[in-house]
Amino acid sequence: MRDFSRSLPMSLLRAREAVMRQFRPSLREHGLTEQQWRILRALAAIEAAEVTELARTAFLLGPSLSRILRDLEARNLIERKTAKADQRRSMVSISKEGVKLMASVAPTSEAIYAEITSRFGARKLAELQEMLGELEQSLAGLGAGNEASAEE
Amino acid sequence: MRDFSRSLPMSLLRAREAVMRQFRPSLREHGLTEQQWRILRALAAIEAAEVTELARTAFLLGPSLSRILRDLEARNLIERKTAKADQRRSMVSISKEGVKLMASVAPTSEAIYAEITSRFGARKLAELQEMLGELEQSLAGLGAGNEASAEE
DNA sequence: GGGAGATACTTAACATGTTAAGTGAATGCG
DNA sequence: CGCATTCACTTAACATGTTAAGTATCTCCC
Repeated sequence: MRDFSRSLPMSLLRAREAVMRQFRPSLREHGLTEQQWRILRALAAIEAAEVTELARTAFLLGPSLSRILRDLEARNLIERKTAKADQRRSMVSISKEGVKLMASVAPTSEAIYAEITSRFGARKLAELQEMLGELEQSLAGLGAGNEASAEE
Repeated sequence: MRDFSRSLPMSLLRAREAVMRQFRPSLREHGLTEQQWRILRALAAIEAAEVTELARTAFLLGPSLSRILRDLEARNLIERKTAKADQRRSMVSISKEGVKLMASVAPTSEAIYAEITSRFGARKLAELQEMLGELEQSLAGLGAGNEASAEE
């Protein structure tokens, strides 16, 4: 079996960790986790979103998102109100405080991203992201849902 | 600010998830998590390893590894004995049962890896891994340890 | 219009990620 | 030697990942 430290999953894991290691300290100073930051960024780009939509955008599973939204709401960084037309759905939006917090984190975050881009090279970065997208595409619909095949 | 869904961390996260989604069901059938599998694979390649060394190889943090080793030991998939020369260190090795379990998982795992390679293309896969390695290298020693700079 | 099934979300339970603190053993140096 | 420091690992505490189950609401079709 292939040396597992050279496997694709490990390569991806190490690369992502190398990147996130740059951001975590700054986020931490502002009392935010990586996932909370993802949610705020996702919300900042839109007026409001349903929870399911937000989960897709921020790439979080429902249960994780539920917990995080509960906490962010308690910290008054987001707001929530149930949709009129469908009582099951709730519309989530970023609060003024949330916007303010984002504004205080964004400069450092941008600077870090710029540094990474500079070190790795903008062109290579674009290439890498292109390949990552293709990888994702090439695996789409493989083991995704319960494709009609086996038990159940 | 850049559309965060197109940011490098998100690209890496989505790509890795697309890959891991393929493996998890099979591992799950054998009662293994991704991390437990990493540890077994790392141990299978060597005689024995210290915990710290294993953490580096399997790319796990100490606390996670401590817990997982405790559980794997309880399931008799690994063995542990303290080093004679240094009572602080413990040598970890895979057990016979562990080897047997690996043998039962490996074929499916190999098949999945082959399918991924085939779908994405072996050459592109090699290129991708090359780029991921370069990314990691270009960020090495940036925000890594407490580089002599700030507080403390 | 009413009940079975689908939907949107939440809770629960367990495993890991992450940082800080704790514990016992080794080391170095005065 | 003695003891402060370092080292290897473990525990603790809290946040998220992951799957299964639960709850309320809505839809659709008879």
